[in-house]
Amino acid sequence: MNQKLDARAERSRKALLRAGMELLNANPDATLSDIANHAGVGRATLYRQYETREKLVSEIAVHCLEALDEVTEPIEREATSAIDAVRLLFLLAMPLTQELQFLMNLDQLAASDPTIAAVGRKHSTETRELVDLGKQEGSIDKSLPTSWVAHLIDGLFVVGFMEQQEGAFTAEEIASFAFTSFKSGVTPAGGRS
Amino acid sequence: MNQKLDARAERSRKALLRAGMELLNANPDATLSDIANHAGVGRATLYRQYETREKLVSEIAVHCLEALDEVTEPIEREATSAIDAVRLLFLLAMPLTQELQFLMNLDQLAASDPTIAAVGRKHSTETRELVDLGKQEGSIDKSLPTSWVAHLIDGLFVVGFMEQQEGAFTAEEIASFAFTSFKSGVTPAGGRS
DNA sequence: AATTTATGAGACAGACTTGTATCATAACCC
DNA sequence: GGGTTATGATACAAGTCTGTCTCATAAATT
Repeated sequence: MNQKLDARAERSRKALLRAGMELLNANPDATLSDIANHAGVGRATLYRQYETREKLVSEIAVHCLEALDEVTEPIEREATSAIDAVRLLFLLAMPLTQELQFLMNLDQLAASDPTIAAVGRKHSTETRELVDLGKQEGSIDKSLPTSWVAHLIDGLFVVGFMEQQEGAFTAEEIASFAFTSFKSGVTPAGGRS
Repeated sequence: MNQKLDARAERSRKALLRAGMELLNANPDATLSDIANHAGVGRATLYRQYETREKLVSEIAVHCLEALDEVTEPIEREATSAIDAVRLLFLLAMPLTQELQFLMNLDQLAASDPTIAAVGRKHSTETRELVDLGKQEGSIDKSLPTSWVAHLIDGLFVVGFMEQQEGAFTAEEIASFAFTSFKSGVTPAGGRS
């Protein structure tokens, strides 16, 4: 899409993007020196590829959004219902730990950026529409506010991050836990209260 | 507990604690000047009451833990079962939004502090014991890993924070949503899949 | 009311971070 | 292989934050 880049420049950009995502997730105060080091390039190169700190953060965000869109693209086609769409969402997006975590912390990193706020609102709207659809289908309890259920979906990704950090389960397994918890909570299957 | 403090000093300390908690929650990069301003005291006073930035963060953390312990103290006495303890936990602790949020972000603010890591492990252990008890009682699905359910409890507080920020519901209502989601997920009561 | 004590305002040094610029070197493109 | 282009290292200016110190003032203690 961009005019053919020098192979070195391309490598640098990718390494910086990854390093930035990882380091800023672990520590939002990470220095540009830290990021350059972690990416294995000089600090000057970082500035050549990304004019300012804000630009870097912004381009990382774009990369995360693209990765997320790409991975969730099949949902619309394949989901058989709203609740099935949620299942697929967990299954397909849970592996993108770093990307999702970055997007969720974006407001802390770039509180003032209007573009980022807009993206957040769009995501929020889409999720709420999905939840409302689930309510119409009868698969989601109408006595739970739509905003709560939407936040619950986001929150289950956060729970997924926490669980993945312990490393005992694959992303796929964790997606399954998330969907089970979403749909039926922690009550044993077929159980009464 | 501390030797009788001058009334002004007491006021300053309390104001700084609140301001620090609120500002650092909203923006972990908040400056000590910001905090002093928000507390309505001079920056020099902040340094007189809390020797360094780390000390301030650490004392805020202690305050948050004390507040949490105080509020959850009745649970042991009043809970009729493990799952009921979870219900009470949501009900009693959900109002402490600021305090809980601060404790959850502590690792980002003080990644290196060993005391804080120890507190985190203790909390983690206690929660897991509660979950295991719930499994024995039959109220928690044994096919869900204990670590997942423990993280789910923490995560539901995060969902609670998100929901409280929209301001449409009281902490009590949100605690009820959290418990419903925890126990039964989003499936309508009495519903089949 | 007199004395003790905390405060606010301000100046100050040191450390760190961001962003810019330069230059010799090494990697890439053709 | 030869010319082009990105790179690493380094130095630099400007800005910010932390932490210390001083002094006149206001508030609390007795």
